[in-house]
Amino acid sequence: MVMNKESDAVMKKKTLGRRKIDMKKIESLSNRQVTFSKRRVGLFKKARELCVLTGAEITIIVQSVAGKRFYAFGHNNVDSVIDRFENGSPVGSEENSGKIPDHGKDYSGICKESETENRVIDGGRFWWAEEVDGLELEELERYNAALEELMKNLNKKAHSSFV
Amino acid sequence: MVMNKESDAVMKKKTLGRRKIDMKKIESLSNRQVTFSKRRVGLFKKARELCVLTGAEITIIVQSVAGKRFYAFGHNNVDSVIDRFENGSPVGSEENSGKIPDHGKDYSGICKESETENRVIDGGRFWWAEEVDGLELEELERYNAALEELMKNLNKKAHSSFV
DNA sequence: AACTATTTATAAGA
DNA sequence: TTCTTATAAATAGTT
Repeated sequence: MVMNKESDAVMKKKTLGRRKIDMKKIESLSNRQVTFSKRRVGLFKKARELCVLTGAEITIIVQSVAGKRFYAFGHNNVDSVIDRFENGSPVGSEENSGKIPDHGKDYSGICKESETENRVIDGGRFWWAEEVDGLELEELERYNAALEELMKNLNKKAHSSFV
Repeated sequence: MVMNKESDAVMKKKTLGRRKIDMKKIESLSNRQVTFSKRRVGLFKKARELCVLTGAEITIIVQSVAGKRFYAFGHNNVDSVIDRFENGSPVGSEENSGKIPDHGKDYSGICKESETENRVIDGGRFWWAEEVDGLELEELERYNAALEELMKNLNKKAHSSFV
């Protein structure tokens, strides 16, 4: 009797394929790291697609599992909002035109990915060490203060809901 | 001859199903808006899953298609990094333990979603108007300045690559 | 807002 | 880490 792969009812599958997982913290450190790597890339890809497809502007900051790495996704010109407001250059009507507006700078949805190796203190207790490659605590503090204030105000009048 | 749905070779499908699309700005405004809505929700869901599964900390700021809305994803306590650095409370070893570390504050990966209706000036030319519900231009400027500085420094020593 | 066929993401395993 | 494969999940077009 001839049996090929297709006809063999008891053929062993090469892999079990993707399986559903519980939506809770992954116990194994190595699995957690692998999942972080894969899903972080997936998240940035989704963000890039949303930028390109709709012209939305997106900024993402991700601090990794053990705080070893810091990933950022965004535009080259973070000042674009203010710049547009204060010095908005002429732009033709683009409603329904399908054209990406040109404000005289590079807002073409360029999405960079950056990584820095950090020094980690006290077994992963801190996300960042005193000084991270090119990143001073002082400016990190400034960033966090500004972001906190922004989000506080965003939440003030907005209706909130869990995703 | 009896024919049911399953055996009918010429059965009309209910829909064509999902179809592949070009990765470029969607021409139709309405389609663009629908895609933005769907994918923005999808992006935040992915972010939430990454938070929960790996313990990563994530901040996302999305400015919508026409700049009408502003969406934020993040933790309740944006100052956590600094707070941990300066006042890090004791925490037991959690390597491989599968437990989420407790630093004395609520860092449990809570992910809020916020929206504000804005006034839009000049046919979508500006992402925000002079004053957005509860959101002042001044603080937006502060946020952008801080973020720009942060990203500039992140990119300084880091190797960059397109996603 | 719902539906469904299809595309895309990804959990395990190698 | 990178590749494969089968399955889970997201979503484009339609209603």
